[in-house]
This record gives sequence, structure tokens and C-alpha cells, in this order.
Amino acid sequence: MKFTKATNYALHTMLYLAKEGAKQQPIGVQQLADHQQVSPTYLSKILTKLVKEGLITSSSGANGGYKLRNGWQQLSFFDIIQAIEGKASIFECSLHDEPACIVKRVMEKAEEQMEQELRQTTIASLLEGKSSE
Amino acid sequence: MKFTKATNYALHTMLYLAKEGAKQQPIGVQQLADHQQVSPTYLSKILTKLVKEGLITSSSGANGGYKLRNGWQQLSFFDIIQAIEGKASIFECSLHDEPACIVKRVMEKAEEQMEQELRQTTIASLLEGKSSE
DNA sequence: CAATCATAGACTTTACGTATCTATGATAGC
DNA sequence: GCTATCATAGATACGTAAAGTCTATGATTG
Repeated sequence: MKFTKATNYALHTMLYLAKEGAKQQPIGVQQLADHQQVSPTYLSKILTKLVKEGLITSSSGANGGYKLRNGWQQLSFFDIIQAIEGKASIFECSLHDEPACIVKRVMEKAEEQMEQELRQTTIASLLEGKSSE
Repeated sequence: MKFTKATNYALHTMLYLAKEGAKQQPIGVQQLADHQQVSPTYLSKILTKLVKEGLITSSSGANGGYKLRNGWQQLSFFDIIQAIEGKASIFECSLHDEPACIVKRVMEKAEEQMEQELRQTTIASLLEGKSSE
């Protein structure tokens, strides 16, 4: 579970889709990009990942765009982040011949605590609370 | 709380110092570097940070080197990592005018869970358990 | 068929961690 | 005091991955 700006864009996009396009028409990249002030081409790559991982769906052609998949209410922060960043751990031991590095074990446990929190938080749950973004 | 290879080196070094040099003579960079197969000059920078943050002490001249500070038994993973990486959060919102970004709040809470685990883990506690490294 | 939209690959740029080199300064022992 | 041993510090180079751009292709609507 690591983090980049792409993670950030993905999370904000998902939240935006949940608010603006839950049941309605799909939303195009342009609009999504405008909202976050990112270049559309760059955001496209991120969106494509989300499509491939099945978190959102896309439709080509006029009036096309992106919308959340069915059952998006179950999607957690963890799901979104993992779709973008993969499953790599935040920490890798630098020692060569240390398959059972004790430092790594500690870090993994700590990381697991963080991930658990992210698994519990859904975008749907955020919409119920205050919506500053 | 972010992580780099430097974090890794620092943690392993601290663990090594705790095992080999708790009360005895200081240990030189060369030996510490050999143990991890890192260049001494690079490790030096990391060690200097640890000195400045007060986690270890250094002594120049012949038979000089590094040893853990007094009261090292209290030092946690969190202390060590923060000494190297600073206090910067793992996540920064990319939106410009969003002082109270809800995404960031979620991430901070998750990060806090991880940090709490790291605060609880001391190098001393690891020495009591099995010592694969 | 033409406009609108997503997809994809190659490519460039930027940023930062990683690492090296070299010089300087402090201490211990002879 | 001299010398060897050790830490400290700054400048510099290197490598890699994220960040972002450009251009071409393919699908759908009207």
C-alpha cells in the first residue's frame, strides 16, 4: 500500500463520480479533469486503470464517459488505492539474505493496521457525513 | 511517516547497535556498513541524522564510533523513522483550495493507526523475542 | 460521415532518493 | 606534537520512477 499523486486523483475522482454521477449520465474526462485541474490525458491513464480493475465503467462515443460500477457503495478506499498502486508493500527489507527480517515483520504489521482502516472507509460513507469535497 | 531505504538502514543499524554495542565500546561506521553491505559514506549521513536527533551518540578519534544513547530501551520504531524522514505525512491532497479535504482526513486517520503500532514497538522488545536479525 | 469520446503507446520532463568523492575536524595513543 | 583513526559536512553525480505530454487509433452516437 503505497501512495502517489495518482492515488490522490483516483480517490477524488471516485468521490466526484459518487456525488455527481451515481445514477445519471456518464461523465467525460474533460469534466473530471477540470474539477481537479489535471490534464485530461494524464487522468485518462488513471481512469483506464480503474476501468480495468472493475471499479468504474466506460462508454465511448458521444455522450460517453465514466460512471461507477454497480455496487459501488461497497467500494472502500483500500479497493481504489490498490487498483492504482497494486499490492506492493510500503516497505522492503534491504538486506540480501534475510527472508525473515524482523524489521520487515514489524513494518508489515503496522501497515496492516493502516490498511484495515482504509478497508473500513467507503466513499459511500463519506457522502453521508459532511461533504467539504 | 514515509519510508525509504535510509529508513531501512537506520532501523537495522539501531537493532545492531542494541545487540552488539549496548554497554560496550562504540562501533565504527565501517563495521556497521559491512554488516549491511552499504557504503560507509552513505551510512554516515544516516548516522549523523540519528546523532542530531539524539538517538545515538558519537565519539571521534581512535576507538571512536557510535553507540545508543542512555535510555535507548524506550526508543520505538516511530522515533527512529521520524528522526530520518521527518514529520511529513505520507499523503498530501493535490487540490489547491481545499484546506479541509475529506480524503486527506481519511488518510490521516489511517496513517495514525500505522504510527500507533510503530510507537508501541521498541527495539528493546524485539531483542527479547526471536532474533533472526 | 462527422463529431465526440475512450484507449493506448511512445516519449519527455521532473523530482528525489541513492550514492560517491573529497575535504575538514576531533580525539586517542605513541 | 605527530600520526593514525574516526566522525562530519558539502558538493556532486547517478539512477529510477512518478508525473505529465503528444499523437494515433478505435468505438459510439446522431
